[in-house]
Amino acid sequence: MSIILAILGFMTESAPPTPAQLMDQLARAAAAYYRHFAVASGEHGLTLMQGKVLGLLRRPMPMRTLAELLVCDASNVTGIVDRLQARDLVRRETDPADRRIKNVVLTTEGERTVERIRARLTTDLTALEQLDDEDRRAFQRLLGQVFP
Amino acid sequence: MSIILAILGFMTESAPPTPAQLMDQLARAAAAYYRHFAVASGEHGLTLMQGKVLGLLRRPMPMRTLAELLVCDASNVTGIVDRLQARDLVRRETDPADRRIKNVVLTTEGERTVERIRARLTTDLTALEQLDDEDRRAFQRLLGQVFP
DNA sequence: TATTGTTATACTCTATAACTATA
DNA sequence: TATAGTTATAGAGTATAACAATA
Repeated sequence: MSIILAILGFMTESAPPTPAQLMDQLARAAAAYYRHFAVASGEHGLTLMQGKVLGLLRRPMPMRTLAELLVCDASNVTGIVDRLQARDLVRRETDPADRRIKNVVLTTEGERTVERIRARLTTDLTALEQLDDEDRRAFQRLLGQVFP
Repeated sequence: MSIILAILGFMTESAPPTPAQLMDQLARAAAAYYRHFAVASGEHGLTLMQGKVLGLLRRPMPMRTLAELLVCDASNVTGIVDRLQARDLVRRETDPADRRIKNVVLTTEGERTVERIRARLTTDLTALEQLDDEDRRAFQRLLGQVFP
């Protein structure tokens, strides 16, 4: 490689970020993600947690499973689901196979709400849709590598 | 390009993720980041919020600034800083130039604690350190693009 | 008057422990 | 006995409104 090209390469290539710098950027990104999510949920009078639960209910699941996915004690889920149910966004259905289990199901209104929250998030993170195929693959790989 | 190579390329190259799939992965990554952060803070008897405040105090700053960075009402910061101060992790210093302002400062013990939290996070996200220069650059660029 | 920080209040999220209904 | 869910409780985060001190 010629000296000229080496110098050009040196000038255009920025120094790679340190792991500490990436950690900082991850912190900002995570905060930004939840800020968007909280705003989108708030537009429907929902808290971040309530929005999270709606988002998890792509299919009905037991209270216990919700607690595991939210990484919180099962007793908390009772209150969160209570408040969602009071607004007719979800309902509890006793499992016929094991009457101890209550499956939480999105109502039609709940489905509509989660749809709107997702749409709003998509609008906010427009940059995600503007990535080309190569960038999407790279982003997927890197996220999967750091958060396996 | 020969048909053989085209087929090989088709077989090895996975389909790029959709924006919706990336959104899902971002949600998981953000949740995982805060899970790690909450665990690291919890090891010092701190909540996620208290850990966040310590992490922000690289330099002293007014309560008001903290509220802006945390994206919460200023009244909340009073309680959070109260609890950190009760444990001698921070102290309030009235600004001599404007006596309305109280600057929050890390104590030596606070510095030690935030150091340990960061160290633990680094241990947890080892994958971050194992990325090569190219991947670090790409990750930085992509994060910056999606969360400007 | 405007701004910084605090207090009071009400609601939500959180973990722990004790309880019930079911298996 | 073991598991799923609830209740009771106490502590922490949250927004709103009203307030004191300072500019």
